[in-house]
Amino acid sequence: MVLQTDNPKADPATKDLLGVVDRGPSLTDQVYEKLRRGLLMGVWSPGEKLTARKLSRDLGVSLTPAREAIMRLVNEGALDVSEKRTFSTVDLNCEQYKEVMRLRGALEPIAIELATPLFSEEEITRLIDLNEQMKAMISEERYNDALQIDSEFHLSICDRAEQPLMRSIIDTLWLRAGPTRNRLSYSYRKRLIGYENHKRIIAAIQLRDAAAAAAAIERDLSEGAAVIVAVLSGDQPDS
Amino acid sequence: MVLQTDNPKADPATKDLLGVVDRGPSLTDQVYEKLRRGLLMGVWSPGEKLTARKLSRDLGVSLTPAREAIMRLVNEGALDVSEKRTFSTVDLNCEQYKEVMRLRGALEPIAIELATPLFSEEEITRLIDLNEQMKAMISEERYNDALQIDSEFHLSICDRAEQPLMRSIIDTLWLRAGPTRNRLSYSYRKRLIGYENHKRIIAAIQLRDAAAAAAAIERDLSEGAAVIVAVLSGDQPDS
DNA sequence: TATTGAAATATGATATATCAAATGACATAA
DNA sequence: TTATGTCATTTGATATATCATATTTCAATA
Repeated sequence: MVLQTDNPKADPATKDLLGVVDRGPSLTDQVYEKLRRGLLMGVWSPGEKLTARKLSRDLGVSLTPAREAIMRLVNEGALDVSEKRTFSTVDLNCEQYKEVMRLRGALEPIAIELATPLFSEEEITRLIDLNEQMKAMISEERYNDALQIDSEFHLSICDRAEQPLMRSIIDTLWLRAGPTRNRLSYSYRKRLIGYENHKRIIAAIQLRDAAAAAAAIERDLSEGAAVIVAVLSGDQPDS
Repeated sequence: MVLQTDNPKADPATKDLLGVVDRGPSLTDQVYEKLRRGLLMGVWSPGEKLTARKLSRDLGVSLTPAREAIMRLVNEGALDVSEKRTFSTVDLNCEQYKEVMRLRGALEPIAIELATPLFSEEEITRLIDLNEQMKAMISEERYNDALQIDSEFHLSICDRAEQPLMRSIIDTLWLRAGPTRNRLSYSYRKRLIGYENHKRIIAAIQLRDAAAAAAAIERDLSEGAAVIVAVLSGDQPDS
């Protein structure tokens, strides 16, 4: 949860000297963060059941923060609630996955267009590093790790656009598709499509060519989506 | 909250005969809905404080559902939480408002493109009706009512696109900007920009020209945003 | 063996209790 | 009058209690 900073008449001198008291994230926030990370990292497979009580026991908190965190994820569409009001991670069908990708395809190009003129050299170097790391993960057949790095690559670009609302929306898109993506990570096997597309993205950023960067990320997204959609629509068995 | 329907081996015959038992929305859902409607209708002015306890007293429920509903809105960015953890409705500054409009500008054209081939004649007639109602409200100087109708016009177009995820994102965009929009409704005074643009949108839909519809809605959005942004950036006093 | 059904258990939804932090009221001192 | 300190009240965060539903277990029965 993002707290707004306020305080009208704070003395800047005192503030500098003593620093600021921070009350730290609430238990709900902490549970939420852990759940979120777990969803992105594939701790739960798509469709797996979750109970607030077990979560609260596992994390050593009471029902309330566990439940609140779960509800928050439900609200973002990262968790499902059944007719009987039980919770589970989402398992996107082909249509739903395509919708997520359509939205990413609408938003990430805008983000990268805004971000392109703002990147520092260090940040560009970091993008290159990330991409090489991803290549390495793929060659080691650590596909889930490769996906993590892919998400870091994309999200750090979105960060640079400095559009907090857009960023939070893109976050929820990743979160929603996370478990499904992870389940299908085998389908990325030996594919370096992402790697080549990322190189194009980086090249465009280096030339400060925002339109080219937007086009490159669109290609990356549509080609990446095509792989997943092929699996989802074909209903192929896992690996 | 959207419940997933499931149930593997239900007998369709019995189900048809007796109908289905529905458990109705939870108290949390009901409070959430009321809050949401209130925000869109300008019950609270931007920046106004809210307490979970007062809300629970007012609505005759316990703290838990009131609090959960508030947290849900906070999560969607429709309510703020201060450093001191008190709740208030959002009051967008110019930059934030522009970000909302940038996102609407990215998403609503996509929605209308998808929707254009799907509209029935009745639905188009309804759009025309809504637009005329809006005109009437403006001429009666009922600007807040006009804004309500404007939102109904846009959201019913988005509905037709049948992209539930996109629709929910667009919803949160409206919700976030709602109080600010309502506060500035005076700035729409005697302006019929929206009315004319809506007519262009409708005409494009009637011709089943998706691209033209998208262009028309983009124009509607950018011109509408310009009015608000002029007020917000000029920091002009109310009315 | 397959089905049923009752009791035990688990679960989500909601209410209530508790506590520390924030706020407000008010009296007193400067 | 204005600033300051004290105390009562309010508030959000969290824990716990309660209740109606679901789910599971398992023995009795067909």
